[in-house]
Amino acid sequence: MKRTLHRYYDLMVDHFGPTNWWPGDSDFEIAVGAILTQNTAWRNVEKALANLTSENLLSPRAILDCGEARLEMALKPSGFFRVKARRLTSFCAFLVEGYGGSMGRLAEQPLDTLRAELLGVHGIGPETADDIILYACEQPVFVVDTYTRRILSRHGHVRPEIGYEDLRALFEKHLDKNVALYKDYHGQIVRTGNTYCRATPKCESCPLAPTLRRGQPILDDTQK
DNA sequence: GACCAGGCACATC
DNA sequence: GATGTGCATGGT
Repeated sequence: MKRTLHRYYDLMVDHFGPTNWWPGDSDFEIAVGAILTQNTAWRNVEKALANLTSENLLSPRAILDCGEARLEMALKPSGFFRVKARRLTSFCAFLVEGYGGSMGRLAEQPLDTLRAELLGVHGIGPETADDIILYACEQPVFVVDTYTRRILSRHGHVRPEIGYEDLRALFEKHLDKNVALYKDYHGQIVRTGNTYCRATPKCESCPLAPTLRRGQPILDDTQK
């Protein structure tokens, strides 16, 4: 498995080059994006982030002060805007109350504390927490998402129902505990997923196709 | 017009 | 503990 995970990474890097993932002008913006992208295409998140920027709402205090209706309007293009307004507000309240609104102070927490604290915030589950920890706080957790599970299960390495923590443990067991590597590996998976491994796969030109055994079936998501 | 997108909380069994 | 459902916009 260790060899497999390294091979996958090399193939993706050869194909895409370095990803410089995650986009965002500040750690706070990264955290906001992590919440907004829940089950949502990134291009829709970008519209909502642009609204927040133009309305001067990219700070925890501004979000807490702006009023529910105005926040919901700004988030509208990213979908689930009522839920996301609540979740974003919860995160901002947590940040202001616990850390004076400072992402830098949040990032100073030891990894285990940081993760437990984030998971205690309404609307922050394991993937969102790990996005924030890795990309905004720069601490080493491997981020698992739909594409991670889909790629490994389609290639026959894990069952499609494998749990989040089991999949995270698998990567963390076999890769060096390195923030830059974790960041780029997840970025490569997102690129690969977005381009080739969506609900209906496009394996012909996928950089990971060479790892498939000849004749190995790739199931689409309706055939589990 | 159906299907899909980088989840999560909550209800129910 | 496992499984099902609501949340909503915008692109293909």
